[in-house]
Amino acid sequence: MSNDNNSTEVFGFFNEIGIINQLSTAMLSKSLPDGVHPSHFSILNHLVRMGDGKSPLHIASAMQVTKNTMTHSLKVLQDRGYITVASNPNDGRGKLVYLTDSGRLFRDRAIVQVTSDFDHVIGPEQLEIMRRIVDDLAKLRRHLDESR
Amino acid sequence: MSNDNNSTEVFGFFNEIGIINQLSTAMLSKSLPDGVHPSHFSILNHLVRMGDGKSPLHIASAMQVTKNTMTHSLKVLQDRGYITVASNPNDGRGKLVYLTDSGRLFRDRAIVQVTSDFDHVIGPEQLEIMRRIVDDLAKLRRHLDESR
DNA sequence: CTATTATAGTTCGATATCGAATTAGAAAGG
DNA sequence: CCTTTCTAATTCGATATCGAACTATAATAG
Repeated sequence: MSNDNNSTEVFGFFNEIGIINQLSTAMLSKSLPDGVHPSHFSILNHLVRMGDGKSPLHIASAMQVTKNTMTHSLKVLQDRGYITVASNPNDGRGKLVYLTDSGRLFRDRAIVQVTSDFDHVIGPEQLEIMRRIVDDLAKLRRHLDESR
Repeated sequence: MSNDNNSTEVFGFFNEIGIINQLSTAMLSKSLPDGVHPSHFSILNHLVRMGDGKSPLHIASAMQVTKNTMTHSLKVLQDRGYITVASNPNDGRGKLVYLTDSGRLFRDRAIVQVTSDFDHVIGPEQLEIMRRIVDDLAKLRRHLDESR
């Protein structure tokens, strides 16, 4: 059948994606302080960059995880004192997530540490590749996201 | 500092990678029969494509997971009757993994199912993108792998 | 208004994954 | 040989994640 070639290519492509994800996540995990999980760092980073006061569901959607996973992650971040979770005054069902000073501080320090570690691995040639293909990746990501 | 720009780019890049991985894994998971996990399917696929009779450690390295994870995954596949694990006659410490007929059959059927599902999402435009960037991805993957 | 439907979050049980410690066998050095 | 070091695999405890079921509130329809 004619799909054979395509499926091999598609599998191969997603395989590369998976391995790169694995390697980058492992790197990130090693350079994050205090055993903070990459996904938790990602949440803090999202709140700094996009602004806090977002709902758990909104964050879950941005991180591409389920809302029950987000409940768990937010509990961990709350226990560490990096965020606070308040009820949404305009919607009795909802909550709103805010960064604490400690959370911002942790994120800023982590960025420095991680950036320094990544600099030893990501050279000009790798940066070149990233710049060359990031737009294509984003386009692909949007398509996959929309046709879910 | 001048690294600020770079780190933002690097984070953004790995973020796209992570989301695409998440979406593709979720798709794969949904289209796999009998609740088989994508990582387990990936092992079967590897054994078919690269030939079986490989050691758990070899497979773990190819899949980019730890050997303890591989021990667990192989146990699951063994319980399902998709593989057999035998002692390596040339090395008392080692094991060798072989596909069963049932394992091959499952893999072949899964490929058909998954390919059919993916065809509804991956169009010519997406295939175009994949073909365009897969070599760059592979180059990047090799670099990350080597500088671990 | 009341009943139905939809949405936000949580809880529960299961599982994939990891890091660290352990066991067993191989390899190398004195 | 024997000791030390290395390697393959397993075990153990912890955690991130998921799907399904559940609770509570909001929105909508009749």
